[in-house]
Amino acid sequence: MTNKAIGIKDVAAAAGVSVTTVSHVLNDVAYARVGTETRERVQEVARRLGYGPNRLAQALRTQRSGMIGFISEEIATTPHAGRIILGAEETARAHGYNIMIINAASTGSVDTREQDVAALLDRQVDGVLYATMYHRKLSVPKNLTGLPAVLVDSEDISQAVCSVIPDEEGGARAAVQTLIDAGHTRIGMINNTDDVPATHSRLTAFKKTLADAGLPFHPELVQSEHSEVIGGYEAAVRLLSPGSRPTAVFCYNDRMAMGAYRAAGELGLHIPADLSIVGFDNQQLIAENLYPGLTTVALPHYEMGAWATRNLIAAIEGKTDLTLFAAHPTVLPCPMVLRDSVASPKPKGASSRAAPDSATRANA
Amino acid sequence: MTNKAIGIKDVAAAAGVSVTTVSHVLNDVAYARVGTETRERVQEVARRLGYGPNRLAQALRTQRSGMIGFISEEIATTPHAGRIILGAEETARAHGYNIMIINAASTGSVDTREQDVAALLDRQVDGVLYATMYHRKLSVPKNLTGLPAVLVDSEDISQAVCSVIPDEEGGARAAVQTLIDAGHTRIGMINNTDDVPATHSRLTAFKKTLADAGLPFHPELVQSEHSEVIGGYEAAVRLLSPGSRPTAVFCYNDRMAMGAYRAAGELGLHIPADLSIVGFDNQQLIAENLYPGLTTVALPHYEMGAWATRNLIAAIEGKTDLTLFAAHPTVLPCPMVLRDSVASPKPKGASSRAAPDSATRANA
DNA sequence: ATGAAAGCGCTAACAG
DNA sequence: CTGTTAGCGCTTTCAT
Repeated sequence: MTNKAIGIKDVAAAAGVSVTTVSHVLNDVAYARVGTETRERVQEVARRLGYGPNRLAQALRTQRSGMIGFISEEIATTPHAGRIILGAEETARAHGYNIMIINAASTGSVDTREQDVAALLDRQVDGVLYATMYHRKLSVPKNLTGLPAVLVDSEDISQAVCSVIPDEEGGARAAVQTLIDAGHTRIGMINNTDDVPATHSRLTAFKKTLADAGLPFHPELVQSEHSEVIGGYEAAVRLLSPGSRPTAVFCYNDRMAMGAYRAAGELGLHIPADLSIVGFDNQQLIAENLYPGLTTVALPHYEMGAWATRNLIAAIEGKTDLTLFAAHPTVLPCPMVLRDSVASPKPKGASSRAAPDSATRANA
Repeated sequence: MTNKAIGIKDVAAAAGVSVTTVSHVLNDVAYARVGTETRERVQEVARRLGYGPNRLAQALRTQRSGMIGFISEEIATTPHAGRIILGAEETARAHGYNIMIINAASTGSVDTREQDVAALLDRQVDGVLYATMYHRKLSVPKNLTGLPAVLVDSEDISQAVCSVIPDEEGGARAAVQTLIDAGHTRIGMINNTDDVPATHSRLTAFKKTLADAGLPFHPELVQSEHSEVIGGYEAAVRLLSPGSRPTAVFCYNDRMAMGAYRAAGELGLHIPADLSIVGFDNQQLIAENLYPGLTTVALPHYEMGAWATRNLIAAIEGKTDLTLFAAHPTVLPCPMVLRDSVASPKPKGASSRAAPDSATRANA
């Protein structure tokens, strides 16, 4: 391919032994025994010549490529995808595997997705990772079943393939509990309108956590909108309009929280003094840079990528049977990331007015 | 590897011909001539059996793997990296190649980076793409030279390897020109403090554009800080403190612009009425979601990934000599992305005061 | 117009 | 303890 022309036989020749011996010492095979002196000589020669095995030839011979196919929907759309890839790549490499990446347009048809898998199969990948850009249920291409595969951040509708997803509900409960622990009793929620698992589980968790704390659930305190900044802004405007506004709000995601920050700012509400906010996703760019820093729930992207890869490899190597996991997705925890957007509510009756605060803050 | 056990010889047997014939028709080789009827039969059988070539075997035989190694520093850190990968992947696939990805810790030593390249070489990649997470100069691992390779978003110090980078200066000039065209004459700049190419070229462009427009350069109107939101905030506070503040500011990047937005808000300055802002990078999450939307300059990540891949493949296939490009990096344009943060300056003397504005905005 | 056979670089029986 | 040899699935001369 390049200057890298030295193969096993060059090493053999230079060391004055057969290729078998070279192969044996380089892979230090258990059975075949080689003299210590020969072994060292071979190793030394291999190093000196800069020998590197041709993984293609190895793969062809051993029927194992050491390659893992990674299909990702819209690689670029979200920084989250990068974390999954990173988790997968690092784990793979630690086990001597490499990642072959394929982008699947999220708009692609079933046929297209089957072709994506087929392309990977032609490459003789040992297994495939299929990642979606947000948690949802999908029907996997049928050529995916029957080979080692794991879904990352999504579930197989037919429950035939193993998958790993975030613990939406646990994360949401922790988020709401954080607010309750700070002393809030009148808590609002800004939710998404899309029919995805997260929308439902986060709302469920919200209600449950309130109930467990003996707090009443007020339907008018949950406002739903499109899950973007603008939607968060609009929902927040409704939620925070004068009247009996909540003292804290749990947002569907960090983007919506960003919208809530703006609404709060326009209403002259200080965060966290007048209003506590918690988000979801821990999108660095937003959560870290909002002022004050946003307390939120992290999605375990890296961990999902790592878990998926670890188990995929175990399956490839026959140490695990993935079908055992297929019936129920593995759920990974979503840790809280505490920053500065949560505080105790102000003493009753001391509600704040708009304009003066903005001016005050400006002097900061 | 899987159920995909059908190979060329199965097709041959089923079609009643030799493997040679099958190979010939499936690759429709120019020289060898095959009967039309035979040809069709072979194709039909191959399709029916669901034959797919074993790319590993092909690669071993032809000494061409059809794989491109992609080394990326900190894949996950920035959404930008995703765009480069996407550009590379789509281009590669369109040409029948696939991408094998490797993550290089940006903290890695030279040795480590050489090992990354070596890992790819063991896999017999036909060429390698080396991407950094921001534009800079670097010394490439020495086993990278001598094989088809292109640097994405960085330059080789020794000018031995081909590279593609963004047109920092052109982008910055367009940004400043946008401000000038809107009628601004007193323009500030919030710059980065890191010693990277962008810091210098954006400042240079700033000065030049001012000069070309016959506008004076006021050193006190450029404030530098760490290139994050907080740095942008601090620089903006200095720049906008009462006195002869600028009516517009050009920010090193969108994150710093985000900080400037906050500073402006605290000072009761409306964007764009009281202050126009333009950023750089077009980080969707920020630029699109700030209020008002940030006018900024887009970095051509996708395009760089695509260009690099296109040329790498041309080189692999002997259609181009990359060394011809090595001496000077190829520069791709950075298009302006117009949103709502730029307007004409207010008529002279009508400078605004702090507090009242905040209250006003709250009623919006 | 089609087929036999060699061989890409490597591993793993099987012999010595 | 070490070497011979037969493939892995495919392409490609070279024969026919």
